[in-house]
Amino acid sequence: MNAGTEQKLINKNINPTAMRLLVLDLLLKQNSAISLSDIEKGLEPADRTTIYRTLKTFEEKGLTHIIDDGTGSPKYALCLEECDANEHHDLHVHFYCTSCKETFCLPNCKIPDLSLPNDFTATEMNLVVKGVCDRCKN
Amino acid sequence: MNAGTEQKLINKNINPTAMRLLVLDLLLKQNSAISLSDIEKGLEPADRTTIYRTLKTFEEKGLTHIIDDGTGSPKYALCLEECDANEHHDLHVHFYCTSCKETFCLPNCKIPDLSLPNDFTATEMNLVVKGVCDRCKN
DNA sequence: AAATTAATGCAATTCCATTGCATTGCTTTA
DNA sequence: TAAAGCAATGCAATGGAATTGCATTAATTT
Ligand SMILES: [Mn+2]
Ligand SMILES: [Mn+2]
Ligand SMILES: [Zn+2]
Ligand SMILES: [Zn+2]
Repeated sequence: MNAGTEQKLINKNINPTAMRLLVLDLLLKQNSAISLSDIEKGLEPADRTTIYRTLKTFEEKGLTHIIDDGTGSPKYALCLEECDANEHHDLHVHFYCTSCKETFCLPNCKIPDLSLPNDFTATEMNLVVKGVCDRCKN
Repeated sequence: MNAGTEQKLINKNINPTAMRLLVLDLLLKQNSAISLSDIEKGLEPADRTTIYRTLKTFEEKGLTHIIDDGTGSPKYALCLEECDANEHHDLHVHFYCTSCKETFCLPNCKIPDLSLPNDFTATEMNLVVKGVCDRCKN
């Protein structure tokens, strides 16, 4: 476990408990977004509820974001942009691979501007693309 | 109940049973997408499972589309474009109003083209915008 | 050391989609 | 027309996962 992990929590005003360090450490190792169940399996025998609340705290403090990829089980990933407790800034596209069932953040693929109908005001957007990822191609 | 309702089912190769006519009729009256529970309430004492399967049939035949607006309860709306059993063509944006909790199809607001990373292939997209709708504005 | 607050663990709740199966209604065919 | 076969329906059971309540334990503060 890297010492920098603890600092990452402190930077976001999150009390670095053992469980929180374990969860963050696991998230740092991923190259795709993972579910609560994934984390539960990866940290056995950690309690599911505690992980759930840990992720909630992370999200509130701007350390991770929650991805609704349409599968019904939310995915979690570290924020890449400079998010904080007040606001998330990671308005990027998410990609769900129907072959490997993994969900990827595409931080370089921003959600394009839209012209909504008159008097509709947007505060949040979620764009999920489904298809086949590079590793599963052919 | 309009007689044209029955023809709409026949046009999509859906056997026009009493329950299916009721569900379609209710959908035709809406100006926003509605949930299974909404339909259940609107058609009491109709059975929830039957409505569920009716909606599944409608979707498969290209009569309605299912909207995942991120609330956890799928919404249903009539297809506006020419969809059929083989393919849905309604790739428009959906809007969820956080004030009135209604979900709107924005058929004039298409999902913009994206340039995905190399070797990522898209087959489906879902773009949900959250905010305040025109009727709830100020 | 006592009191207060923060985290954790376990069990219970809640909410829905989904499925299995028996029943009913309709259609085809001998 | 009667039997058989298929389609649609209704009810009950199942399953999965988020969410919550509450008691316990750990860390901080006074
Ligand atoms: Mn992301
Ligand atoms: Mn729509
Ligand atoms: Zn893949
Ligand atoms: Zn509204």
